[in-house]
Amino acid sequence: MTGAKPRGPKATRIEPEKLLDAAQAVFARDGLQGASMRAIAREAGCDPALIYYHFQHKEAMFSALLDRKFPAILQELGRLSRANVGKHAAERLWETLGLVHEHMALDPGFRSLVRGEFTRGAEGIQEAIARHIRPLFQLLLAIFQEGVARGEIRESLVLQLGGFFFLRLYMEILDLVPLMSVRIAGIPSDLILPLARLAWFDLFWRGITARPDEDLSFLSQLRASLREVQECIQSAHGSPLC
Amino acid sequence: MTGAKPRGPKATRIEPEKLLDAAQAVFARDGLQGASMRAIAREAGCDPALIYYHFQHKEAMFSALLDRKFPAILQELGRLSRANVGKHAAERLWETLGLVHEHMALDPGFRSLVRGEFTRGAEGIQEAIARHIRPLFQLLLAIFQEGVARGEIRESLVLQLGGFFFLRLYMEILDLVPLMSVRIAGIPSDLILPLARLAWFDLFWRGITARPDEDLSFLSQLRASLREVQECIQSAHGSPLC
DNA sequence: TTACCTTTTCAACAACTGTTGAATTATGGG
DNA sequence: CCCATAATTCAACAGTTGTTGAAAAGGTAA
Repeated sequence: MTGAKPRGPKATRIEPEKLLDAAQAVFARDGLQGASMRAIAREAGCDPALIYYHFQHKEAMFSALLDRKFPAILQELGRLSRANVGKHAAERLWETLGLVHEHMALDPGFRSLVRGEFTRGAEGIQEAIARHIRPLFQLLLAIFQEGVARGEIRESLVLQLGGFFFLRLYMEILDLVPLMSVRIAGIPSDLILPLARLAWFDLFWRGITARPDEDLSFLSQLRASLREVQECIQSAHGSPLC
Repeated sequence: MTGAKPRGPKATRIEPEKLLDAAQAVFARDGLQGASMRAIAREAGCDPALIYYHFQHKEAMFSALLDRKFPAILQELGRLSRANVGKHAAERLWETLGLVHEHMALDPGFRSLVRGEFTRGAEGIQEAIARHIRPLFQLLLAIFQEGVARGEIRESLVLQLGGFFFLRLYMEILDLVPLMSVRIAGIPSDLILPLARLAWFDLFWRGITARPDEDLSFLSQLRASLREVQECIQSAHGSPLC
């Protein structure tokens, strides 16, 4: 018996940004395929037709989401990269990881969305994603190259793969470690994630360094603070996380 | 004008296995969500209703797919693991990677299906997947533990994460490296995959070994055969793969 | 033949999908 | 006050979805 809503402008206008927020939330839950315009509209508190007033179609919303997120990351990454020229490659990589972590860690929906559409999506969408990622990896390549030139990174590393191994595989860790932690090992996920991050960096850096015995002093404090977490997990649960 | 097909049993019965093949093919293309029962039926050459004669619903088909694939992998992995007790951990891991590669490399649909449902799927489905994966990682854990005991693997490795880092991240490489190779670097994907496999193992092993300077002679032949591929790629394309 | 069991298809259900054209209201400018 | 424009909703289109109950055809046994 609620009757029809009044048409025309609302008291507070529904900004396109708000529609994007809603879209991201729903995409996150259901994927680009599974998300329905009606669900997005419900999330945003408006009629589905309003979405078409601001966006051409569903795919256009997805593109808009990319355009909103990537430039910010890229800009900060570029600034960081320029500021750190000359520093030890390990430290540059660690800081890069931290920055990407900040942008992506709390955004599982965005991560799974991008990954899903890159692997399964239509030609045009894959290309759109690639366009956004490319400059990001170019920055990483520069770090690797400088590291090799300074003798900090082993020459036999396949440089074309380094960036992918480092960042995309870290995204995979963010996506799956918490899930696996709960489902497979029964460990609460918030304990494991900081540990996983350090473990990943350790593994990766040991994997690419030219001087395996050199220890990274800038990590020693973090390492100490995580040691007891690690022992706690190791002692309390026998089963492998995955 | 073809008219209705005759009802009743066909000349050659449609086995449930054939329905599963069809389901896997369609799931691979469209995901569990996107795949329609009608599409699966079309692929199998029968009516959608026939599927419901053999399976309860769509999810049941998915479960049946898991039950068909995982036990085979696990069995071979167990045999391999028992046969190799006492060998160097690096060699054991390399062979494990090879075995999993054999089962999974040519099955992108299955990989993406399992990963997708594990991250996005319903509670029950996640649990079903976890049940299949758990023993697999238990085998890996044993290898790591033996490696640590023999002083081949560094003690500071977080054992709970080792198996996940090793295998799941390799799956991620199988999924994304070919795509990235084409889309981002413009390199033909069939060149890059064997190289990526060796590079990943190199990185991982260097990341976990306790003796970084020890070189792995069992890989030297493969390494030599890939060197020229690598140089070809490195010289022809400046851009990072990703 | 008759009866039964197994396999297969048909036809329909209700729900949901992306999208659009028209209708409606509020706001601000002249 | 009138009018144009911006913002919002309604109602519908044509299509697809997972699923089901009933009907039909073949084989087999009595």
